[in-house]
Amino acid sequence: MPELPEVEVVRRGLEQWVSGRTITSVEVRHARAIRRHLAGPADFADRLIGRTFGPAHRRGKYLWLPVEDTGTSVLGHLGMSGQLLVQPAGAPEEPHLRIRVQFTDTRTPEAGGLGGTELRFVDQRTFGGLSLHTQVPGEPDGLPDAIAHIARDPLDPVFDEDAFHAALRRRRTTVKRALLDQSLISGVGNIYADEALWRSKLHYERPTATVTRPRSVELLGHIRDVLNEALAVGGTSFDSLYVNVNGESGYFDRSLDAYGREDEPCRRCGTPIRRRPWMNRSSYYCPRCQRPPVRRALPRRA
DNA sequence: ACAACGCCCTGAGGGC
DNA sequence: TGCCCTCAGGGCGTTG
Repeated sequence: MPELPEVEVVRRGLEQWVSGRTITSVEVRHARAIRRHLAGPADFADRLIGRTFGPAHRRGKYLWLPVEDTGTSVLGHLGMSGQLLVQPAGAPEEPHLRIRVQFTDTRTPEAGGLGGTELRFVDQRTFGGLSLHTQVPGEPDGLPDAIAHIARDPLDPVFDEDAFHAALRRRRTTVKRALLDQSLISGVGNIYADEALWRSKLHYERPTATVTRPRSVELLGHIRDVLNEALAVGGTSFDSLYVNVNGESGYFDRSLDAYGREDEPCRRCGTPIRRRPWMNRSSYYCPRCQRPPVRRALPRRA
């Protein structure tokens, strides 16, 4: 569920509440939560204790914190249901608490400090996790090598629009598959893909090879718009699973035009929105505004 | 090399 | 009431 806007909200929370703090203890409660850290839980903790977190960064749905003076970064992914929460150390444990990180600072929030709070990774479905990786040399932000293959996201100032269009045309696939391919464009998931396609009046099964340059420019514009609008209201929450570091939900679900609106009228033309099974999930679209691609007739055999 | 599929996982909700 | 089935779906390893 967390896509780029939701992850960015969490990144900002980490920047405010976790960056600059020095770690005293790391408790891994569920091994699956650090499965991408191949050296295991003890190694993960050993490498962090006594170290200090740098600024929080994000690419697509991944976020990371450089660990100062180590050439490594802690990488995080929320998966379907992951949460990074900053909680008072004495707060009751969440049912799906997976990792707990405590810090040295003792100055309380009332005294203008951050002391007395800890970082918790909570994850019901365990698709997410934390791990520690070597930084890619020459990358200024400490990009973890494990995500060097992840494309820049459309809100990144360095995102290459020309390269995106060229890659889209080169692919032999359909447009929604391409939007969800994080090596082509990152940060877009099922919700915002459906929203951007609805705004672009594009059917999810349109072959990428038929998307013209003006259409891909328009699509990219709608992707940026919908991501920015969601970010401005704190992201989308369908249930209580997605929250910021303070446990609060966003409000963008009230603004969705397609996703989750099966049988409700299209906000452009009134036609009931349809839901179709698609790659073990769902695609929501307006059957009138988003016409399916016309299949070219096969050449008639003699 | 590229495209597509299967699997990982748990809780909510529906049907009977 | 309780059980079983389906659904939610991001990313990666495997298969085609």
